[in-house]
Amino acid sequence: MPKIEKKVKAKKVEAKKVVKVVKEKSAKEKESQPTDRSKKTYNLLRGMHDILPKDEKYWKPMYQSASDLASHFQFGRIETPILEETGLFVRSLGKGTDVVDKEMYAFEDKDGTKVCMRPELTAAAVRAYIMHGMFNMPQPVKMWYWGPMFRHDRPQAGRYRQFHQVGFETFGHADPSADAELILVAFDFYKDLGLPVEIHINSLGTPAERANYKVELVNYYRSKRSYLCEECRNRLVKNPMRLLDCKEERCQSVKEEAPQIINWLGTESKNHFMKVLEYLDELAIPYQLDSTLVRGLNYYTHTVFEVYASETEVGSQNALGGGGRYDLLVEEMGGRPTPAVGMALGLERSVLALKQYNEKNNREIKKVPNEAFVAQLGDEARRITLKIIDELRFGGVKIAYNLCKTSLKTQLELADNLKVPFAVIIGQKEVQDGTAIIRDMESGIQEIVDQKKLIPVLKRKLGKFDDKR
RNA sequence: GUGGCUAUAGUUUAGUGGUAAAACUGCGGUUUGUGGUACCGCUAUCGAGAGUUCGAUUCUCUCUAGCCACCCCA
Repeated sequence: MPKIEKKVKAKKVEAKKVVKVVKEKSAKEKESQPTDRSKKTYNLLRGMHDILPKDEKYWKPMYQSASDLASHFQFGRIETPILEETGLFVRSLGKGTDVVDKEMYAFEDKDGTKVCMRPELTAAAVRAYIMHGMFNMPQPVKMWYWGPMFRHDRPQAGRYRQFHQVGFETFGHADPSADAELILVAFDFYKDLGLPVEIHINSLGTPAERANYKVELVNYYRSKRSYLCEECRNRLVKNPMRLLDCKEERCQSVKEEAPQIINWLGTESKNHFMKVLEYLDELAIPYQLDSTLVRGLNYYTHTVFEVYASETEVGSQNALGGGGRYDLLVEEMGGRPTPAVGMALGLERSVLALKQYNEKNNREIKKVPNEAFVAQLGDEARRITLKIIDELRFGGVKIAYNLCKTSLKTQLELADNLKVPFAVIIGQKEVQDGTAIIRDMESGIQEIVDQKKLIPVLKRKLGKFDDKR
């Protein structure tokens, strides 16, 4: 018995060797034959993602809602280039912010110009406002945008290197009503999508007020230095406002008693903030005062806010969007002093939150149902079918079809899967007679109609009126 | 940018030191003009590269990517 085993083993080994030799050969052949590169598949760059047709049901309503809101609240669409001069963002967002220091897709183009793929759009909107002399237009000037932004951050769920934002900016409107208007637009956007959200809001006052507060904050934290976590000791020097964001348990008690910026605002700033809140009360928008809300871009003054999904958590990336007032930025960028407010919403995160919310609540986004399936048999029929499909579009009947399939059986199966109420069948015979069969998918009753009468008959069966009447 | 976890068909998941199994999906078929079934077939260089080994998808290392936390933000 052992002999046999040995033999078998030996044979196996031999066989393996042969295989190996063959493999090696083919490997060498591969190297010498570059034709093999046709087999190479490509992957996405890190942090990049495709938005696939299956998610169209999320993206389309978002765009719909955004553009409806824009036209109702009188925002005009602006589209700016993805590539801008690097300096534009460095100057507007501010050195020392993570976005500028670490996350920009910045490089030199062929003639040595320092360019950068936009990490956000407010700066570009400000640039456009100044460049095109929009301060000579009737104020306020209200603009909205929709498109990809780029930040070279470490990817995570809900955090991509190319992501999409929809945003709204109002220039030349200093009144708190402008702040409230933008928060309302953000709120309505999610209302349209059916996602409950709440607003976190705070005021940063003027730079002077903030500076005073910072001094106070640092003084306070210095006195408690020994209780702080390591991270916070760093923040104390680098970015004191972030101290209030610490999640470390040992810092919580220190945080609770920390001075709040609201108390350091002047009466004017305070009034502005109070009025914004009054608007929100009036609009019945749920909000939370959040004295720790700071936001990472340097240009903000007065009102800042963020939007959170109320009942879902998108990992730690749960801020769906945010914005605030930036009264000094236009002047800083070389324009006339112009008050302004802006807001941007993250679309990938919104989709993520919406998916989670719908799953949790057994909700589904329904597509517009198809009203008929057009099935064809044979070349002749297929040719006519494409024409009929086109006519049905003008007739306003939502149809499904598959010219790829030849058997009627398969096509009816598809129609069945789509739960279409009617099938229109066109075969060789119907082509000759100039007719078509309408099949009621539920009862199986079929009716032969003239091709010319197809649209009105179908519409009547669907309970629609014919436009031509 | 820092730390941790993970990586098998289009998707979700089995599994083993001797080149892999299932479900769903997709495509094709069960005689060519009629559907919800049923049955059959096809579809994986087991993330990439290197090492250990007679032999690795399985062990080790590196890389890459995804996820989680931090950081930051959308």
